[in-house]
Amino acid sequence: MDSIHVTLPDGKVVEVQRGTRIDEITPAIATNGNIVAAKIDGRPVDLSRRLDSDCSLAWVSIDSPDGLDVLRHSTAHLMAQAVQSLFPGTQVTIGPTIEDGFYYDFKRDRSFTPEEIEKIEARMEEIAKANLKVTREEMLRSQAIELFRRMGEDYKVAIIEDLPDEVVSLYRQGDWVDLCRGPHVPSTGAIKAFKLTGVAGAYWRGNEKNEMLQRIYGTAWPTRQALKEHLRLLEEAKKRDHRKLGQELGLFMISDVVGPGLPIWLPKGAMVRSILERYIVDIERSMGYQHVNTPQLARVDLYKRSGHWDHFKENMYPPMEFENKEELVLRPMNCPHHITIYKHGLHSYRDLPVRLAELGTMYRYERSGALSGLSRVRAMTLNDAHIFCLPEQIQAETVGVLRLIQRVYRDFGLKDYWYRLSLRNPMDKANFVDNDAMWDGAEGYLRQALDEVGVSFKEAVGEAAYYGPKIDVQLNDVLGHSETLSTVQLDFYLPERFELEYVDRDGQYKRPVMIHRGVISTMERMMAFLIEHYAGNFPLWLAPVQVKVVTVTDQQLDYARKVSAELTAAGWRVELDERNEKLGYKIREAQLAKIPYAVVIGDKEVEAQTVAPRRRGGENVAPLSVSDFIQRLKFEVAQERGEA
RNA sequence: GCUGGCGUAGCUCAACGGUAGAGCAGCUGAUUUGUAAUCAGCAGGUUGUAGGUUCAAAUCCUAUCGCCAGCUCCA
Repeated sequence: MDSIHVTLPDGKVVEVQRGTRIDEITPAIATNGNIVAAKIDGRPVDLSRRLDSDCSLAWVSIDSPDGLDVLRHSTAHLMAQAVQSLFPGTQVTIGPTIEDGFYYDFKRDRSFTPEEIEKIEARMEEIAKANLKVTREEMLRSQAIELFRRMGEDYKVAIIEDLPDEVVSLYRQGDWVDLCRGPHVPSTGAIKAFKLTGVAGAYWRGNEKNEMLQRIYGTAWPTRQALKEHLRLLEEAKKRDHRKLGQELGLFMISDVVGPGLPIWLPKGAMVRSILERYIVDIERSMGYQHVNTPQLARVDLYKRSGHWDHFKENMYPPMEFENKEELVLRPMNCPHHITIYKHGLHSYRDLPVRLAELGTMYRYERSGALSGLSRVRAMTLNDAHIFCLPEQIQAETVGVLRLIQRVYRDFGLKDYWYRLSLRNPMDKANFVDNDAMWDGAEGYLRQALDEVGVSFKEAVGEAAYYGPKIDVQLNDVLGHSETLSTVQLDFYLPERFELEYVDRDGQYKRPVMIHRGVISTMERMMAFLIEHYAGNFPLWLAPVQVKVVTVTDQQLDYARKVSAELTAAGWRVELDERNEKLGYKIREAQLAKIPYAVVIGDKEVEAQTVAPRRRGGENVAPLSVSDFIQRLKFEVAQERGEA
């Protein structure tokens, strides 16, 4: 009589007694190592969960996203158990899963040494092998607090005290227990392939004012092969690291004599950069932007008026003071300068939109620990523009920017990106301008623009700039992490602060709206991204050296010089290898330098007045005349740029 | 900024208390070579910097600068 109906994953409905455990209904799955958890009406639970009402069940297999999450969470527990058994007195705090893995934060006086990490790994293997049952129990909040207090787990106590629930769940494996929502694998034996990947300090609750905890990162996979494959991918990604390739290919350097975070562009890197600059400036001009140039210093009052001094001061270099008390700062942003240009003259509504663009160099103070290669620097040149427009032009202008972004991404072959609509956090009045009507309106315009372009987007609360909402275009990097490349920000605030005006059709002075936008980010970050995106193999149109001319012996040097001069005169970036080395050696160097074409010249080519191109990678092209080769190069560039 | 790891020749690395070494790159010479490394010789260093311990320091200790992985922050 006290029975319930359970719909099984295969659609069958069974009638079982209330309180039956999931793994009792279909004993087969209990022994199937591939199933690590179940879902009751879509909610993940342990396989040992008792069913108390009609429901439908689904299995969570270890290689599904949910299953991996369970596995990694359980591995975090496994690690915490190992740590506490090896190092008594260490307190546990939190141990969530993250992309591809997990971490657990511990409170311990000293940090973990590499040797200790090895010991922890070994102990984890032992516990996994012992195949301890993982059991769940529920407990009143107050009891749990009492329990963890007795255990000396102050952080767990603090966590439970913040939980709203009256009943909390605990998980036990062997003599070890942790507060956790679950679900977990049925027993530690389900954990078969893991590796601890790093130690780091981390602040309790992510706040740098709190004490520092010791974090251990790890990764876990259903099989050893999957783990191996993951570690191999990490190695692959390392080879594409722009810092490594930048050094190998002679693109840029950072000198601790000049200063950290202040990149120095070497000739080859500067070549790529200037191609990028020319490319983006040309496109912007064709789309109605006017390029300007403004100085990198300004009176501090300019930034006081803009509000940056209040909101951005910790990222600004302190003012330089002179005898006459004039204070100058290195600019951290270009907008006030562009605003100044706008204010230089009267604007009719007929003039709008005014689109001012600049490759503006600016300086931001970054904490030393934040610096990283070209992607996080202290001096950077932004592909910046400010659109001053009528309120009714916002949507069209935003759409225009989005289309520009799409066009540029196509040219770089970027496909793996997504849009993020970054909104204010209405609760956070301190970090966002306090004007709900302004925000609501602005957020609406951006949504409409995204809809008009017809792209899907994710909303992110609290990610807006302090003066307005924005659309960020997020790219996935080599490791799958997303980073902002392009951004479109709506701003009603600076026009107000600077009392920007235009004369409307009715003769009244009115406020324009500002759109801040960046398409290819900063030259530094774009370069970092492209190096990794192409793994250093720049397409022909971007390659710092496009053609390397190599001869079989030095007998062909005269002709090779002529070929090289002809290509150079036609505008191609060419290097001639005049060294007395064997052909294979010179080919090898051209390949390692990732030059798109090596052009081979031997007696046959001199005789026939041709060149024998070899593409980067090894593909040989049948010998052809220099002018035919140039046609081929032109065609290839046109293809890359979507013009052929 | 914080936690941990690491700084040796231009590059990649060895030496881990007892006279700093290799490969590649560079230079010189020989070789005249057909699609990813021809051979030989030469040269190259106050071991990031500054102190300290020691008969003796690249090696141990302290400070400092920088790099790396995270935390925090972000274009």
